[in-house]
Amino acid sequence: MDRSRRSRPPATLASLAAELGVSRTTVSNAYNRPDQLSPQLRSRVMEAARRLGYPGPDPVARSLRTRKAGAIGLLLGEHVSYAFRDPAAVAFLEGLTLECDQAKVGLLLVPADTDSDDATSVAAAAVDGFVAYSMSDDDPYLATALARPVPAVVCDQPFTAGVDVVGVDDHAAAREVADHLTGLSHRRIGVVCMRLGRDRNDGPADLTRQEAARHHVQRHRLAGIREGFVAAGVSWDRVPVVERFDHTMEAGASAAAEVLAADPGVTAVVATSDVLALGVIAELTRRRQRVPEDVSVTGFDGIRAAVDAGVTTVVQPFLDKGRHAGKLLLDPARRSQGRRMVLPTTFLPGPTTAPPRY
Amino acid sequence: MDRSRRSRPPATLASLAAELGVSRTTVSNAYNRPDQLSPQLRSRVMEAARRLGYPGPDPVARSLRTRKAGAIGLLLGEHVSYAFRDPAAVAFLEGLTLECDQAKVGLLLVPADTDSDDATSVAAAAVDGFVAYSMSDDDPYLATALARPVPAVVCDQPFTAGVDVVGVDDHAAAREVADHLTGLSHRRIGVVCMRLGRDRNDGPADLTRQEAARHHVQRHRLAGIREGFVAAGVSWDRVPVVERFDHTMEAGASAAAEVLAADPGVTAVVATSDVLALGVIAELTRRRQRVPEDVSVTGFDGIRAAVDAGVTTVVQPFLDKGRHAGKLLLDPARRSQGRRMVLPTTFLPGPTTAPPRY
DNA sequence: TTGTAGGCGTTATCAG
DNA sequence: CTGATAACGCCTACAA
Repeated sequence: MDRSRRSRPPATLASLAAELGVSRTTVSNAYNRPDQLSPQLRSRVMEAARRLGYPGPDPVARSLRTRKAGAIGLLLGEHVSYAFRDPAAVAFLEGLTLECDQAKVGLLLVPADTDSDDATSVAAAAVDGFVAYSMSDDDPYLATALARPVPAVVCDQPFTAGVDVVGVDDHAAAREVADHLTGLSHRRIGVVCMRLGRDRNDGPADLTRQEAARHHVQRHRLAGIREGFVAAGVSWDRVPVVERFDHTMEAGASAAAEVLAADPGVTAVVATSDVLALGVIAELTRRRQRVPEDVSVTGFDGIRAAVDAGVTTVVQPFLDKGRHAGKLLLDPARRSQGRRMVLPTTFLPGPTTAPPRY
Repeated sequence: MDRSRRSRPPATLASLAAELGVSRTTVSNAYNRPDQLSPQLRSRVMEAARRLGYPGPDPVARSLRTRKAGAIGLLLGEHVSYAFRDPAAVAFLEGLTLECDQAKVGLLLVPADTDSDDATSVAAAAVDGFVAYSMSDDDPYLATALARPVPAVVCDQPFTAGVDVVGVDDHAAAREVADHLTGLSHRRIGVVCMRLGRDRNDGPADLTRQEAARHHVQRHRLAGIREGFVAAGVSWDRVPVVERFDHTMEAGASAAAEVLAADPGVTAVVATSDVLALGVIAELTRRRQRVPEDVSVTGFDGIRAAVDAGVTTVVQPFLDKGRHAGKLLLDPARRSQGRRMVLPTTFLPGPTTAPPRY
């Protein structure tokens, strides 16, 4: 059985109809409305289809006609492959695909290029809607998606008119982390955070940059942390805040080194994600600094590896985020766009935090 | 900025052209071949587009015309969400998307339903090719995909004419595991395997079923294990082989219980996957049986959790599988279909295997 | 139960 | 540099 690479032009609905001496409607019905024609005629059609190697109605042409793609698109502020390296994204995807499966809708992972603003892949995506996951406010891919005449729901993003939003209260959750630390009497800390904008800035982030961060989530987490420490009398401009573009343990480790260089006397390092926190701990361990005896460390997200490692963190319901995003987008009664859904988080203290030594 | 929900029919290339008093070609060129028209005319077009809320060329219509979808489809023999629960699949996906990103091609996760043969979602997928990952030989989704006039590459699947294949030598690798165990003097064993067909059969799998397994990978692993033990003089029909439809640790645990019930004297349990092996170990531990002192356990795949737990296993290059699948499918010079690519595996002995006690 | 015919929105081709 | 024309393959009132 060779993949019917005949020289003859590929069969179409029309050619099949011609061959059989029936109308296109009949052939179309044979596929889409089997009950609209006699079983015998139908099987004659199907038989001829097999004989001519007609693979059934062209999905694209059908899509053009019906105005439905049968798929939704997912936008990540990153290369798609990154999503499979990040436990949080994987959990989100699981939740989202749970809904897609149920609705029998495909999920298109839209290719992206971190250092290009060419969003043609978004404009070219044949989808009935978009889910944007954790993107920068000013991401051109996001803008392109929102400009398309299809519904969208964004996660971990600020409110945008006419778009559904799902997220958590990052500010409040981060504040809890800060309060936990100040309650433990920490007053001299360092912060390690994820990228604050689309530009690569591996190094210190001053207050201006912190507040102008285009990454909604990071901005709020930083604000929550600051609020907590300032409330405890800490002067924020003496707190080293180190930013990393890549979200990896290695990045967390090198950022920790940078924090320590800026202030060797910190008693705690606050990381705005678990992955970074794990890197911080690795670096501390490498330097023979004990956690939490010498330095306390906190994370954020509640990914499996961090929880297993006992990191003090904030647990986020990633899977539910995905599910809700899917539900909102796939909801057949899609009126009332602009819905806002804030999911609960859980502060989870662990053995990586303790009172400072002195 | 409300999402331009004007009552007026949505703008199209044609309406825009009419509005401007130019031809459709010109508008089309403004988007696709900016160099083909004067900068001023182009900006006039773009300005009018913005004014009328024209979102740019419709991707579906463009696709119909150009005969390119800009995406490839991924078929899993499972609900899509399952892929995000299985570390092996996640790694495969990372590899595949690495290639997709590079080629700027989207990846469509085609929805599937384990207990329905309705493959319309495959027929309806607007893609330029398919990757089938670890499916049953007789999966209707696979058949439907292969019937479509687009290239395909299958992973962990037997040869099919005209289709590229990437996989590993499951038989040889499994034989290595068996030889390791027989070398340790194990002669009384039990086997826990994944689903052998699309029908749910949670229970013993006799030789007929083992050999008729429609899941290529499982069939070969079982054959390799059998070959090794038979070569050591073990009579295979006395070896309990327990099958599980779900691929979870819980399934592995319950299968272990079933193996133990069938033959309480086994000195080793061979699992055809790490996930199952981890479940086996959990069950053994629950029963206060020590691994490997009382019972040895082996897995297959080399997923992170198993390697960390010291499971004796076979490490497969999942990420590379994905990459190669992507490369083969996306290869611009797509001649010579029917390529076969066998990736290397590494046998990794760990502390879950030791000689039997007596 | 079957057929007719218009149009979905775009791009390739070729002429001016 | 711009425009007219002809598909691309299909769906779906509507008519018979």
